[in-house]
Amino acid sequence: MQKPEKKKCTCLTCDFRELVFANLNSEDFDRVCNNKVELCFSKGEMINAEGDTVTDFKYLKSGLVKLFRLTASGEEQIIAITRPYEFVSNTHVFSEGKYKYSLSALEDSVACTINLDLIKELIEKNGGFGLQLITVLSRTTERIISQGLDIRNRNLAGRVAYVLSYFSKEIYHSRVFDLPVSRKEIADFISMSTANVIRTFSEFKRDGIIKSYGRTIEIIDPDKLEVVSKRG
Amino acid sequence: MQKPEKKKCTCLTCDFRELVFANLNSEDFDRVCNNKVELCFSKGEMINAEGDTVTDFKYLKSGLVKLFRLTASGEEQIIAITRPYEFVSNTHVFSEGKYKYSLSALEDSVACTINLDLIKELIEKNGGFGLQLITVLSRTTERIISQGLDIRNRNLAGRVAYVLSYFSKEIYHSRVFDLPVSRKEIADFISMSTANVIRTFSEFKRDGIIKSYGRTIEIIDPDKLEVVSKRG
DNA sequence: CGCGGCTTTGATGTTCATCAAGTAAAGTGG
DNA sequence: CCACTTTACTTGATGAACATCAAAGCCGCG
Repeated sequence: MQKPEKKKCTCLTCDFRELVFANLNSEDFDRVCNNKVELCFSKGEMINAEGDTVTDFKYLKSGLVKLFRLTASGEEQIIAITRPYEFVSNTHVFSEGKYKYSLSALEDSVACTINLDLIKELIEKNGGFGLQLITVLSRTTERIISQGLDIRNRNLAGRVAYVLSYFSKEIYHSRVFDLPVSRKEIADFISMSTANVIRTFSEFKRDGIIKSYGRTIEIIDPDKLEVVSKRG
Repeated sequence: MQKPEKKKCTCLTCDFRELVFANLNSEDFDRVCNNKVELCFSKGEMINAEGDTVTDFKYLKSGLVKLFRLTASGEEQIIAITRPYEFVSNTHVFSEGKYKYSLSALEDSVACTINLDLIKELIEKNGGFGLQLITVLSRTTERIISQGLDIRNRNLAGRVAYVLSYFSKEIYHSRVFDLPVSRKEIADFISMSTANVIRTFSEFKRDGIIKSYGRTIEIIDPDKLEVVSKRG
């Protein structure tokens, strides 16, 4: 599940330069670059764990990650599954000293870490950078909140349809894709039992909404999927 | 439900000065003060509606509010119920041009509005202010996210117990309090049916966990409430 | 090749929504 | 202030949705 070795990756151009660091002058950007540590995580590897002390500001450069916490009964509750650009650090690195959630790689991923104190110093020094960061952070947290509401709102079939539609449209931009998660992880995401998630997959197959071979999913009838997702 | 008249209230000292505006020098604080409009909302009144254009940064000075959105079927889905200090503006005023959620007063409330462009200008000019704002905003959004997860995690009885415990401990700091919301609103908050919320109240009464006369609640057995809240 | 984890399906019981009917409470107009 | 209307609350009965348990097949990995 979790391989401890982390190797440094090469870092040529930072895709986040425009998204997050556009407002930094070249001197400050150099400081960020020099401070930054780029880490590769292989599929299944932990990026950070619930309870760890927050020392870095993290963002995902490539790959796919899941944000989750452990429930009282020891089950994983998945909070978000996100690609780069959208996900920037955890939701609360500025207000809490310890991570409240764990983060692990669903696909091979590259994350950059920058010392949080440096980021704070740069915000204080450069308000434009701070404003941009507020905007980016707020976009991500807003997505997490509204997705949580969307899930709460739906019944079993609606939740499964919603998740499939999310992977298809937001993550893979394709009607055919390989699920990056197990059936159990989908269940942990939508707060339903694994058996019922699988049952719903079977129903969707029977109804000609999807085809699936293992983790490979093809959405045959996106319109019907959308209808089911809108509470059906 | 909704009275259109809004009257200006007197504004002597701003309680938010330390929480949000501590980093502003007196000149900038004066600009905020001059720009700020203080509005009184009576119980039930809308503060802003889903879809309205975001022009102001808002924070609650006193009272109690609910943040909610309308579902596809026209029902209210309540996202958060918060007192002042914790709630600062909506969650996404920096990343979206229009409100995604509505905000209305559960008790008579006073909200301050400041032109959002001024806030942005001050962030750009004063990074310390920006950093403080990030911290405060992130604290609120984090609470909304984790509360959503807490709710998703629980069954009917657990959700009702959780909400009662929330009102008792976080909002009113007392074992006896008047519910600021109807049974239906609790149902809209925890995504359960009104009838079942009421039934659960009755069960809690029968089991000697609470007493209730209308909206007045007394928590008799906080420990048992806690046990039920922890799923079951 | 055998073990363990993931997947699948069926059967069963619990939990929950929905409908219906009635009571209490609260606002509304004369 | 009272009759009227509406809205909130309450409870029971019923069926639908969902969890849980169990058994079996599949697949990857050592």
